[in-house]
Amino acid sequence: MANIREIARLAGVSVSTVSRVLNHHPYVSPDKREAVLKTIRELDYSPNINAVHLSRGKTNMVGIVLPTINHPYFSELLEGIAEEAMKHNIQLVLFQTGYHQEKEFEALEQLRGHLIDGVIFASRAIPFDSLLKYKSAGPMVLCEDSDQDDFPSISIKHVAAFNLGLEYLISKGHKRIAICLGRLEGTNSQKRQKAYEEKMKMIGQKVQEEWILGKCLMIQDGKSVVNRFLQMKEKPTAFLVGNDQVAAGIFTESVKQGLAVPEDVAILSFDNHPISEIMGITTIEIPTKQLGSYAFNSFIKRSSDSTYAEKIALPFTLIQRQSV
Amino acid sequence: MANIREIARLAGVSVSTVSRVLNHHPYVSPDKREAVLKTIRELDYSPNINAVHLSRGKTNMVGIVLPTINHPYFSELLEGIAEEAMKHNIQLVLFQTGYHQEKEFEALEQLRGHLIDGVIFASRAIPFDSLLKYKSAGPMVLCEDSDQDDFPSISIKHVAAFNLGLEYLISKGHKRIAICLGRLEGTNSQKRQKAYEEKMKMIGQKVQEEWILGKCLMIQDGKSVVNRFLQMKEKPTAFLVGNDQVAAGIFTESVKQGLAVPEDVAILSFDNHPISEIMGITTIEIPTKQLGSYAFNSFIKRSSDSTYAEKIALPFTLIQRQSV
DNA sequence: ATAATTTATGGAACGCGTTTCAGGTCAAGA
DNA sequence: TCTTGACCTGAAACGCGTTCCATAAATTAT
Repeated sequence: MANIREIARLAGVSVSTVSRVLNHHPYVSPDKREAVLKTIRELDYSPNINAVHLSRGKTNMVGIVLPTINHPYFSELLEGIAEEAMKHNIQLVLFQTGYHQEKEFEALEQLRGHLIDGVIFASRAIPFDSLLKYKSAGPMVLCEDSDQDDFPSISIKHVAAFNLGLEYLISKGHKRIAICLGRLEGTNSQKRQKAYEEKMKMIGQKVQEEWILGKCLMIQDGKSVVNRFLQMKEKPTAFLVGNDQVAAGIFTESVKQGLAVPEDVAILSFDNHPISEIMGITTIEIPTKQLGSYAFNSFIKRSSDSTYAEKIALPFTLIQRQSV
Repeated sequence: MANIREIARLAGVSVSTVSRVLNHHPYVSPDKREAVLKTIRELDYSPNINAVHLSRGKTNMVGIVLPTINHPYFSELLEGIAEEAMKHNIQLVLFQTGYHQEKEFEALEQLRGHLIDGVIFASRAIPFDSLLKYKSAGPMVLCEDSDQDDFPSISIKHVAAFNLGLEYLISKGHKRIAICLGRLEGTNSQKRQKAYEEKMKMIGQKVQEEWILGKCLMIQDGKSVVNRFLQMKEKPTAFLVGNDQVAAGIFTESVKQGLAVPEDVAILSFDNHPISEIMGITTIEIPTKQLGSYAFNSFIKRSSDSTYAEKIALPFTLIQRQSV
């Protein structure tokens, strides 16, 4: 295919002039501009973007690191990012990690290699130290409730939100509370678990080990939660659930098993995704999509100011419905 | 940052040799290889990927065109693509279009500009003719039930699946059937609508205009469907619903409004996503994720054989549950 | 022992657009 | 009239890795 030199030759101008036309520089006389455009049209030319990227030293692409796309939380977050990216004319390159560290490192290597201008971590599995090593490679933004001053981060205060949930359940007379978390080994889950144990101690409630349920990520997982519930000797009266999907699963399966919600078992979850509204599940709203747009905007700020490292905590709200 | 020439200089070899080391070519003596690797380590060098892309003339990236990420159908499809892409070490660049044609053209322009090696259309809004113009720009795959021989395409036979749904409802004694579709103007919806009208005519059932409901995309839309249902003078006895999300919304809202499913209103939908299983909704399974992996594999085939244009139709299966 | 390979290595061209610099023209201000 | 600055244009260098070609040494085959 044609290149800029050929266009220049055929249009009878220099490559610089062609480049100027391509980039809408002023300082090109109308007749030369027209000649160039005509030649471009005739040859059906379009610039090689890799060459552009190489010489400009940037690509207007940013990498998005997330464990899985196929989960409402992440796809909503991603949508928030994508909408904002579109406004800035920036392309997204996906790094679906499945929580594997190598995949995250891959994204960082691509950053070092200038394939992407920066990285947004929708979730992170690699240690923070590793991140620091790439600090100079380009702007990075974290979507986590972290206590560091090296990178901008966006999140909600998970522990506070979790406590709000616990307190609300307690205020409704529940003491025997079980919790459903995602990956128990995750930092967030650890923090939540700790908050839970403290709160339970505070109200003088002994915690049963079987009340802490892990691997609750998707709607299907709600089913096994109910099954486990039915087997428990000491039954909790309420579930605090990490996300709406699982809560919806628990809700539906409970009803199917003849349990009344909230009478036999109360359910309180997080996110306020559409499913919770339609099912009338009491939930703590997390502005997931906003999280995404804020993350992207932080990325933009960080791009032009490499010392920008604001930590933004978005608000969460309890939404009372009928499941508690 | 350092480049390959500097590495060469410091390691006392030529750039070709450095390049060979980088690309694991044989024909490099162990001592030179070691010298190069040492220098690379010392300078913390990593190759500029844009330069690699430019000189190789390919990028190992493919563009994915989809209207929205935040919908189970598309995020599952995307996951199928992403998993397969990972195996082939290919990066995905997202083009979220919101059904806007310009965005699709943007993807095609990036293809022409060699930013991506190809494009997978998870959905398409631009006319087919436009697509043809880019045929030579690189491999493209369509996820649609189309009757063309220019590109590989993956889909299920939507009309047949729709007919299966209608026939099943009829076999269960329903004649007064309403349908819920997505964007009525879409090709798929048009085809389904036609199939519906024919089938109704065949069983001698007059079609009420208000039985054809559009804009049914997400779970929330189920609510308005029920509201509209309640207002209808001529009430249908069954709904054939374009996707599980909407069906779940209809189901839940119906129950909330005191309607019995399937006694007062039967529900049959498409997809067999987890939500339908947990809620016991009868559905026609669409192997969404497989659709994605097949699409990617077709892309790979098309990449090495530009005449490959197989049309693959994946099977669909009726899954009987309790909503009909 | 001689011809034919295989193995090693470097030089230079290539892919292609951007940008800097230098040189020139022309009109407005002093 | 002279200066200054805006406007226009092209040559050449730059960003950087890949790859083809040529050369030479070391093996292997005959």
